[in-house]
Amino acid sequence: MVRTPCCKEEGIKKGAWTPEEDQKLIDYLQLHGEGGWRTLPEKAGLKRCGKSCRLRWANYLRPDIKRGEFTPEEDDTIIRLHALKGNKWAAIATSLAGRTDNEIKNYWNTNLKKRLKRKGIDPVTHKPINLTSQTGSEPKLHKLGSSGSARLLNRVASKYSTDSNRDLLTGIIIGNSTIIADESQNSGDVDSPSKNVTSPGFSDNFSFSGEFFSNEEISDLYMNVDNVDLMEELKGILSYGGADAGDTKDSPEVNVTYERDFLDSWNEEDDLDLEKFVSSLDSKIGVFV
DNA sequence: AAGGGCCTCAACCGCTATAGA
DNA sequence: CTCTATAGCGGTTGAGGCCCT
Repeated sequence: MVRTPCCKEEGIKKGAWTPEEDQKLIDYLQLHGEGGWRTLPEKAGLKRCGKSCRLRWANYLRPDIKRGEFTPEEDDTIIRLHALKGNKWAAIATSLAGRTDNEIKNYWNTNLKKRLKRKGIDPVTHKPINLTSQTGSEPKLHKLGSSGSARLLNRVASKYSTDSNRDLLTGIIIGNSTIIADESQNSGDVDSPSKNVTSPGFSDNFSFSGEFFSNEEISDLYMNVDNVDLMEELKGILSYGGADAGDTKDSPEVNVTYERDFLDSWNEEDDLDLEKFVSSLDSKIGVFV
């Protein structure tokens, strides 16, 4: 089946737009509004395909488009949303005012993807790379040694191993109550999102095996909520569903030693603030009570 | 200064979804 | 229900600029 071209091929200009063409398009759209893209080029005096006009407007000329460098906050949002939604650029763009899907896609491919790789995170799965390449081996998550980090994070993942808990923690990490709400609804959570966010008694709804740390112990071990690397590791752990079998078999005493050693050394070197992280989580949902 | 390789990003391509006749 | 036009999406391309040797 021959596909109907979106416009006649002959006489149609391709390639970079000139300032004159831009101005013609802007003038026309300011006068007549968006729509009617097929007939727009002729009416606007442009030798362009209607689709090309629409893209030029949507990705470059629209007055509400924000130009310039992405902020660290925008970077963070893109990474987090990509972990949740994948290459759904248009969906991601709805959370970044003034940014187009095309711009975000380009920025991801040229910057953020490489940045994650440098951090040892697979940009597709958002898991640590050595987790995706070496099944059954312990993750190498930090320069100070992996076992403490991996074990700690696996404990967190185990604590939140039900879908609803995992989604909730993802929302906490993202710091976006809308996403918490969406994910909770998608997973069929019976509690309302607002209740989840605000209720101090939320953790009572989910039993946590005494095999792992108590809530209080977890509180004592957590670190700075602003630490992006940690959040990425948490997301990586969460995204593959929790602890590996090996960790859960270890005795709690051994794990306490590993994790506390790891956190102590990390905290000293990187000047992380455990108290701040704990209080931040407590204030958001009251899980760690 | 030259030129080769790399990077960025605007633009294009091909496809699907949707609306309306 | 079918067909067509249009909008929208994600992947890919390539021109141009930058950097390194």
